[in-house]
Amino acid sequence: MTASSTAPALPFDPIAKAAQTWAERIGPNGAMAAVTNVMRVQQILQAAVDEALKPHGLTFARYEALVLLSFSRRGSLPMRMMGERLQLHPTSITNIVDRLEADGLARRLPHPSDRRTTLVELTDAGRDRLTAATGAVTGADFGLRGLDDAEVTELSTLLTKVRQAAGDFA
Amino acid sequence: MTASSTAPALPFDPIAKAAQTWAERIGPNGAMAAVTNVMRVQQILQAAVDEALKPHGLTFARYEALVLLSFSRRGSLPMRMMGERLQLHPTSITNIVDRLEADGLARRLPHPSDRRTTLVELTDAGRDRLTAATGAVTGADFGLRGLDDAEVTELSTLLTKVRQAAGDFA
DNA sequence: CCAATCTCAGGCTTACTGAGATAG
DNA sequence: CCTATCTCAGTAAGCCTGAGATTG
Repeated sequence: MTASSTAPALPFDPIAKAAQTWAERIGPNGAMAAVTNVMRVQQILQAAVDEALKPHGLTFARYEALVLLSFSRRGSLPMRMMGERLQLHPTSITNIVDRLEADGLARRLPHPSDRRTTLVELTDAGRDRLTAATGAVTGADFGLRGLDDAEVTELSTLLTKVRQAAGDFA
Repeated sequence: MTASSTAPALPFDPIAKAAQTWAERIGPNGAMAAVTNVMRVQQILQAAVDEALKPHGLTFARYEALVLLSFSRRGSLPMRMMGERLQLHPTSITNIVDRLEADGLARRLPHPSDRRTTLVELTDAGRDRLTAATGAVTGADFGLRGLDDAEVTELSTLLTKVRQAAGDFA
């Protein structure tokens, strides 16, 4: 399901090399290297997290959904709100909830007042699964190694700036 | 083809909020927030770059392939090497080259000495297309806004550390 | 005989569009 | 009558596995 590696690790950094050639021929452009770095690191992290979650029968998207549900005050959320928080298309939420429900980790409930709305709630099995999966994923540092705590914070700060500039949130 | 938005922008940062709740209930874990940030920023950048490339009939993956070919000394590369450099599965390379060839941007050539190997070479049309696409994508800063030059460099430095720790290159 | 390179067939996952049902 | 919420069907893309052909 995820990128993951195929190549046996190059003896040099292909992104740095491309950036160097780019600078020589086209002109300095750090954005190119930064964007490629983001793309590649995303692949690496996705593969690492999916690997840690695989024994628990979850993907990162479904894991995020479980976390979100467990964080809600009432233990349930409208599907629409899940889409907003997870930045996913409504039909993707339908798909994710379908699978969680099929695995017995969540269940759909009718909204008490708005009958258009469907609430999603964690089951006990979902809570247990989440606990186990969280252990696996934090045990693997979410695939994020090579950075100390300060650097991890710095990384989040920089990426949050990018998201804000892109209008991801107000 | 790409994530792109559905939600109308939240009034707060959902990743920061999740990180805060996580810290309260489970314990501090900056890695979770950093990983989620990488995932989301990758979506944003992918959407921005694909948008800039769409008028030129290219995806980011195909654009990267064109750049790689244009950077090669002889103007051609074996498909196997393209896979190594772009970190892609061999069948994905086949697919990308199929499309580039169908659009007349690249062509397959027999390797002069090793007949198992297929070389890929840019056509003149491919070179022109690449020039135009590069203008579009750099004109959009590769979708990377909100960071100054020093921050862009810092971002690449941090992500390169992650890649190296993950064994992406030696 | 074994390894390397590429291709093809098939399947899986994801995300989107558009349409429809139900409800406010 | 119009909007909101969710679901379903169909489409398209990407990547993967496994098998096969050709060559070294």
